[in-house]
Amino acid sequence: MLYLKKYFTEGLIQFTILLSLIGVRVDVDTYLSNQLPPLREIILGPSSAYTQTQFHNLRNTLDGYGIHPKSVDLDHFFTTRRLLNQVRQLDRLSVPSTELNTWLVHRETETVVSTSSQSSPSITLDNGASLEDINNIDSTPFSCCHKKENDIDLIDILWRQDIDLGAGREVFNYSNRQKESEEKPSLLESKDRNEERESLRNGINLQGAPPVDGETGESIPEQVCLSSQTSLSLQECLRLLEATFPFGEEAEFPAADVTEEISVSNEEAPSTSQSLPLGSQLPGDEPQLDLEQQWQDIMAIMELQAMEVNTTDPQTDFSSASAPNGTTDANTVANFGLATRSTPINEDVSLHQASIPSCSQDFPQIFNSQLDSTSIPPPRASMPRLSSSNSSNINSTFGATNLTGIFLPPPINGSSSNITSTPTLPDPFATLLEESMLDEISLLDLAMEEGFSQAQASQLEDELDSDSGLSLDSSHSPASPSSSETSCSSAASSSSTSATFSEEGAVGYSTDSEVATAETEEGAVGGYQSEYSKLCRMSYQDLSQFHPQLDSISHNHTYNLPLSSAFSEHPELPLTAGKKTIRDKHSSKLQPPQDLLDKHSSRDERRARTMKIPFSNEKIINLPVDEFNELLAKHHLNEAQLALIRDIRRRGKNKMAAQNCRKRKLDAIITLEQGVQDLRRDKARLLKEKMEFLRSIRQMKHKMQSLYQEVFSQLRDEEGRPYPPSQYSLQYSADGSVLIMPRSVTAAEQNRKPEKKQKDKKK
DNA sequence: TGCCGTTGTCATGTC
DNA sequence: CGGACATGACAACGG
Repeated sequence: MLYLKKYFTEGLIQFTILLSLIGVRVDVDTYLSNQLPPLREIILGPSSAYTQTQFHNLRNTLDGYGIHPKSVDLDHFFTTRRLLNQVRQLDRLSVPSTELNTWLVHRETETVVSTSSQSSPSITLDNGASLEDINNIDSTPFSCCHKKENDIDLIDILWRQDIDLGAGREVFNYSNRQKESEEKPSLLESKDRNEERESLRNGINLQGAPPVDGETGESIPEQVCLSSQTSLSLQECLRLLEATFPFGEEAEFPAADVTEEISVSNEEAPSTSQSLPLGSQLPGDEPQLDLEQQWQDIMAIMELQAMEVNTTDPQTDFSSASAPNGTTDANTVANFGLATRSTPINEDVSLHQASIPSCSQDFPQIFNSQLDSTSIPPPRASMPRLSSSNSSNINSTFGATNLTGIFLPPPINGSSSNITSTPTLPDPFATLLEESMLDEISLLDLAMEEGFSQAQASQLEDELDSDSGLSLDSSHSPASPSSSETSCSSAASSSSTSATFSEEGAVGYSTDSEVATAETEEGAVGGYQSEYSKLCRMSYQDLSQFHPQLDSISHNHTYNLPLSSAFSEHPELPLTAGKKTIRDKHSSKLQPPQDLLDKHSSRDERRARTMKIPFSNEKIINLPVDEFNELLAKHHLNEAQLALIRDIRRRGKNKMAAQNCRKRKLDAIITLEQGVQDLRRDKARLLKEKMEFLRSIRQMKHKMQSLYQEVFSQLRDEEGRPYPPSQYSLQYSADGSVLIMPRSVTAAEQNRKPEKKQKDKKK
């Protein structure tokens, strides 16, 4: 039956899609709103009452049959779950959807080379050739993606994803998919085609399974689903890239941007050679600018990533989704798109150590592996550069500053081609910047080590779950028509078993054996109740019109309790519900065994029926204590019945309380998650601003350096001879004056307190 | 078969 | 003091 149901469902969906493809519009919703329970159940699976989305307040907002019970709260619920998973990844940086797009750029350059080169001159300029080379070198499964078979498979994946609303995740899981194909090869395609596709997949290690980086062993996000539908997305990616790097200078070096983020993200892959094409792409006279640009890019990417956390779309999630099964170690860092790019890119380039030496210094953890595996010189040499750049205090905000230390680190050769042996005065600004830089680095490092892929993978899973929500638990749906009929025709077995339950049920605590017995005898009841209460919930508002007492339920507690008992008391309910009530009352032993799966639904209701409690569990649970006592007084109940009723009330209330408690927890987590996202966004913005400041400072420093050289070269002593730069330096005083001082004095000042020996000329 | 998420339940504390 | 509620903990169950 389950098989048949799934077959029917998928067949219907396929048929609908086919009809829509040939121009015949099929409005499934119309059919679904026609209140044809069997069809509805078949198509939609068990109602949301059977799913685990029973957030009471949501359910109560449903407006009868007109609205599909899953349409609202399921979305909300899965959104909630997605957010919850994001919260669970709070300590990680989210995978930037942008980065996936960037990866797409790489891939598209192969598949849609013309498009790439045309739509993105900025990228092609610097990146086009290298990307080609990189892709040629690329040994990862991605390179296979451009094969024709992969396209077919990719289309097939998308097709099946569209078809099988419930198989979204499995589509991207090779093993699952394989299993699925083995289990029901005849559902969607012929076995031959299945085998063919399988062979294709095996041969190319394609996207069905999360590909693994051959070098690092890291999981590689699948891009398949995206690439097939994103030939258009290339331009969007480029726009995103451009938006990510809004600085004019950076816009000239998109390749550097990409490479930088790659190199960072790939830190954990020691086997990959660290190299960057920066050296050839960037002006050699401004290596520091490269560094800042690159870090700006990183920051910008992070920011954008943070910005897009809230707006993660399924597409984005697909990329992360491929990150399989959460390798939780630092290697997961490389699981997001960037990392996958990094491998090929870094293979033929040599990392920039000349351009971002301080980076290596400041981010020892980040580039640790890189430094170990490459011939990067000791980063110490470049460290002073950063500090000196940071210390470019032209406004003499911090008092007199040694301009030599700032602008002329190597006074020996008298040129600005710095070597870093010159000790520089400890500059407060420099210290601040260094510290902040280190903080940023640590944050980056943390983000890198925490890894993104897991979060996104879980996100994707949730997204796909939302897609598959229609078929949730369909495998054991108790709502099959046949079972319904069977239960309808069954006799009141509960009465026959009432003696068995009269004692234990009164106590309210049932042993497993008792439960098992109950299920054996009454499982059909419970199995059907699930379906039944679902329908009750669907028509809850309507019922309230007939039974005002039900309103108190929504007033008191928003959580939805099974209303089947309430129905059982009111046979005048709508036809469907009435039939269900009758069936419910006349539960049968003849129920199919699969209905026993629902044994946990409303045990108390079964007990109440067994004990012949004359009113519904809803009343028992939700009536105010006064009315509840009145109700008890009205009926003459024995001790067992009273005990059971009290237990039912206690358990019911506690059940609602537990639901509310969990929901509150969830809400709290979501709230915290929002706060974290806001903070992340702020952090990204601040980091970006900081990088802008750093860049600005460096630019000013360069200007000052040039000015310094110009001024120094024009200085002459009394005899008209130029001052040797190795012996003299300019000093910037607090009053804005510039002094030329012997270096010995300057060095002494650095060690002691500055004692302002104004020696020579003032300028 | 073990893991994990969900749900119901109990015990306990608080209001 | 009893009832309602909140919550941690546990077990059962299903995927």
